[in-house]
Amino acid sequence: MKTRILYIEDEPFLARIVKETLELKGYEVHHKTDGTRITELVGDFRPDICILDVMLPNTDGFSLGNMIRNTHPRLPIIFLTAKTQTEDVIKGFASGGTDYLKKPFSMEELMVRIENQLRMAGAEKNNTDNVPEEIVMGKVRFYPRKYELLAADKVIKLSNRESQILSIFCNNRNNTIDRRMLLQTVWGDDSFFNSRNLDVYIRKLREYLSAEPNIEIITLKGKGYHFVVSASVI
Amino acid sequence: MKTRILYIEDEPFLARIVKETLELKGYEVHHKTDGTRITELVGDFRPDICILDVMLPNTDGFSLGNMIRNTHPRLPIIFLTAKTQTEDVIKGFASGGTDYLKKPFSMEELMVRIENQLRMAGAEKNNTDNVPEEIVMGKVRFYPRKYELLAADKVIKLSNRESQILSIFCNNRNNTIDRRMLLQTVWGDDSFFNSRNLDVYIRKLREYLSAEPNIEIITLKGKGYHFVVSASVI
DNA sequence: GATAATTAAGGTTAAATAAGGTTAATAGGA
DNA sequence: TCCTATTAACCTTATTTAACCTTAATTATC
Repeated sequence: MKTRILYIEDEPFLARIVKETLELKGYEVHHKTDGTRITELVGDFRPDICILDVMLPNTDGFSLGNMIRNTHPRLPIIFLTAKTQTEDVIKGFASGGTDYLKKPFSMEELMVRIENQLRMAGAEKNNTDNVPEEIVMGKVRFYPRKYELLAADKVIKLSNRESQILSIFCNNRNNTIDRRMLLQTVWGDDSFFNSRNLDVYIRKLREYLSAEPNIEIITLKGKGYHFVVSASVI
Repeated sequence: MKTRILYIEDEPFLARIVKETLELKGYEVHHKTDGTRITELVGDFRPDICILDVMLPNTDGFSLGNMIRNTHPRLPIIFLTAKTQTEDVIKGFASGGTDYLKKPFSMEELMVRIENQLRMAGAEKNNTDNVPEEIVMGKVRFYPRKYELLAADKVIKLSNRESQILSIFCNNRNNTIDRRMLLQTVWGDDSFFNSRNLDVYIRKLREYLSAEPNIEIITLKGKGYHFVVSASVI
């Protein structure tokens, strides 16, 4: 099966060259000029690697990177950008990037960097995809592919949203999860920023997870959440 | 355990800066000016990542990369070089490199690239791993990862801000903590410099810590604070 | 130089605000 | 119809602000 590349770039001329070159190399390329509904896009197309331009008309590539990283912890992301300042590079890696290439770049350099990223990610890629079968956290087990949670010896069928949010939490265990990022990732736009919808799901997840005292969803008011999983249960 | 870095660089001035900066960040750095017996070196030191200068007096970094790659298929290797031609980059990746940084580079960029490589290789422990599980100060115990304080045999749930400030104090035990630095670190800007907000939190922390008489937050008027933890309780 | 006045820095307390939590009701899709 | 997702109304709490108090450091006066 062909290796799949998701490529977000708004400059049509550059985009065409890159796309054609990549296809010539035997890749399957999905090109978009903007990053609307990126989470669904990634979920549907299931790329092996993402190449994101940073300067985009509506959003910027960095927040796209963040959204992808939230749901796909090990998917390689290469940022392409004219921004050459150190702080931009730092931002790139902080936004989930696994490589950062400064424009203008040569096509050959892009190629070897893509191959390198695929090689690095590839060793354990023989799994169906990068969503794990089972995540064990003490007495609680989460089966993200089956939308099931095993807690207190009971199987709980999770809804789509519940499962999606729990996945993001699991992918960011013992790290700060930014509330805005979470809303962006799950709902994809700004309109939910003052709704209580997310809180309702947090409450449900807390209830499900209450079976395991070593797991806790801690609120960082004004920031987001911290999914604390004690070392003893990992 | 510390993350180990093998660093081959012949320019003494640059080498010193890089080594010191890396050590300050908590890495264990093994620096050599040439790559003789590189395979044994790697075998003995067992680095988590290698940083190789390309232009070396006897061998060149690329062949070192190849040698390392032969015996260690997944060890991250970053090449540092003034060579900026595309063909050199290609050669770098072909020689087993997993990243390629062009000189001159900023120390910050090197840092984030190292962290990125470690993360991708799976060696890196996530953010919270440099946060200790437990800090014992006499009768008081602080669990920064869980946002909990055990004082007078009671568990006190700390808020985000409380925990953040107490962490900073613990990291600077028996040292002067500059008030402006503290405000900057916690709130990130200048706008709180004349607010009483910080003082409110100091008061709360003093109250929590009052259970242990050998701990004290001392005010240095016009300077900041001194978090005094008597030797007897450490 | 000793003492009092002044002032700047920080402490205390309570109230205000903003951010989330909770619960139940409603909408909306297979 | 059943189940999930969303909204609405109301509740709780962390964080910030405001007002006033205390103390250390500085300056003025004797």
